[in-house]
Amino acid sequence: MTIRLFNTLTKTKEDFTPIRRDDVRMYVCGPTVYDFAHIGNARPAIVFDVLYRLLRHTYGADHVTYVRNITDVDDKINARALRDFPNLPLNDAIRAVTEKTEAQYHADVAALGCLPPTHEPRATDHIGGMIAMIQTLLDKDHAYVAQGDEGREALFDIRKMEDYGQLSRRKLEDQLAGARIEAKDYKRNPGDFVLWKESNSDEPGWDATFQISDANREQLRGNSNAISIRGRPGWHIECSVMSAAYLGNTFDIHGGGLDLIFPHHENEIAQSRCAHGTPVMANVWMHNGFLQVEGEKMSKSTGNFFTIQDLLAKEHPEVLRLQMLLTHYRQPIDWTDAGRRQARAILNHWYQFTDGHYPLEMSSKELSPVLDAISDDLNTPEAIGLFTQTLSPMALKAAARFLGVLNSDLDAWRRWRPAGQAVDEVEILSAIEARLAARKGKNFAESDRIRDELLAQGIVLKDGPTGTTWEIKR
RNA sequence: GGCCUCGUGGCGGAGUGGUUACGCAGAGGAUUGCAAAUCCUUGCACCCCGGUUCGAUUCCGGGCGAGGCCUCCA
Repeated sequence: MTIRLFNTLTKTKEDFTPIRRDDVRMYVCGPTVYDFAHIGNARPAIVFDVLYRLLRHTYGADHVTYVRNITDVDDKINARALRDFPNLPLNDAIRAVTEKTEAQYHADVAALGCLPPTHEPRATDHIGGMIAMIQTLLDKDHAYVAQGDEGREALFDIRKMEDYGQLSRRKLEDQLAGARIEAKDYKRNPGDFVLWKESNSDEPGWDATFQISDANREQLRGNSNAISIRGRPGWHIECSVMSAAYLGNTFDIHGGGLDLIFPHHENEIAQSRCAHGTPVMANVWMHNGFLQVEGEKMSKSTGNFFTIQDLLAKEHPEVLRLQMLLTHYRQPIDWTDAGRRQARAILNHWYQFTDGHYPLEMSSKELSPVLDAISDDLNTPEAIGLFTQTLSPMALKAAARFLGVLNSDLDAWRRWRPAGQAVDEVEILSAIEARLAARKGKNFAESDRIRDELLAQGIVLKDGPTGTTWEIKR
């Protein structure tokens, strides 16, 4: 079975061939931990988790390396730290923000059924590597130091790279025509981007000393080729450094959201290829589509902004995961309440259909169409379409679990309720018994009273052929 | 100005060169003290115009319409 993946670099679906079958390597841009993750952040986590599961199935669980970074150095984090912890020293305040946010992110994606990546490096643990890579770029004349508006900056010189713009397919002229980029006269080219930025005394910073060329020294009107800048890394350099640290200079798959194609991934490619002297950084570049809420762009101002926590407080995590997988990862997804109810209805059906059945092995013949669909550029909607049409209960259970849902049993599913809203099961069962006794004695006023009382607590009763069951009203 | 996506029944949402998922809502039935839930059955669609083809909703071209990105952003 061949895995086919849509490669943004070539804009085509390609057969996937790993560089090494015994070590398939994937890097996905992770969160910037300045605020709790919203539902849009969950999409790449879930999409690439499915890919991770597929790769592990295909090449063996021990032959896939998945790296997802944590960006814990960023100006938004600094701003948040100053706002939320004004009385702490800045570095402590930053740590307070990032540790709390990072812990919540891990809890969120774990709840959504995402396997932990092999490595989850933090940017602040790789500052030395970033300084070293910037030095390499300076040495190779792909970068220069300039006096910017708010201090000195090390900048990447995009015109020194022949095929800059390959991923996003944009030409330098187009960007100028768009006039979205404000030309700064200290930059050699308007599109040059920051590698290292000087911090002022009340901003976090790391000491770095760079060796610059004679020409660069003259441009700065300095008298030394060694220049010390206490500063912080630019946004793009961290992914170049961390991917190389764990996956090498060239690896198989690099993923992230559509919006990262430009400038983030374009600039990652520029940095990594120029620093390492390689023709490619990653062979396959994959990008998930955007998420909208009720047809509109999610934004805090319009009130349609949901964190993963907001949704988990009301809905079973498997419903949220299935809702995400019901749309192909490259399509835009409209996150709606109607969609959530649909996902819940489907999952409810699966739980009933598969109740009491053991899952098949994924290698069984009946499941090969499902694996084929998932292998075809992660076509989860098609795979799910097969579930209800063709699969036996055992096969459906296996396939759904492969996608990360249907992990509990019917009983637990029915009784699930959000954390912190646990119910006293003994009390409910005795109430049900009392009601049954009342019904037996044709005392319907009493039996209905008990039912209404439970309903007021959010407990719905169902009289089935095998007795009365209860579940949480949702 | 540049790049890209989409247009399917009342609604949401898959998929396909010929027989068209699934969910909700609707209709009928089973069950039921009533209700809820569940199960069974069922009606309803492929934006417009050309082209390719024996045949297109599906491929190609054009049109119209909707949306996204190009700035921090998953």
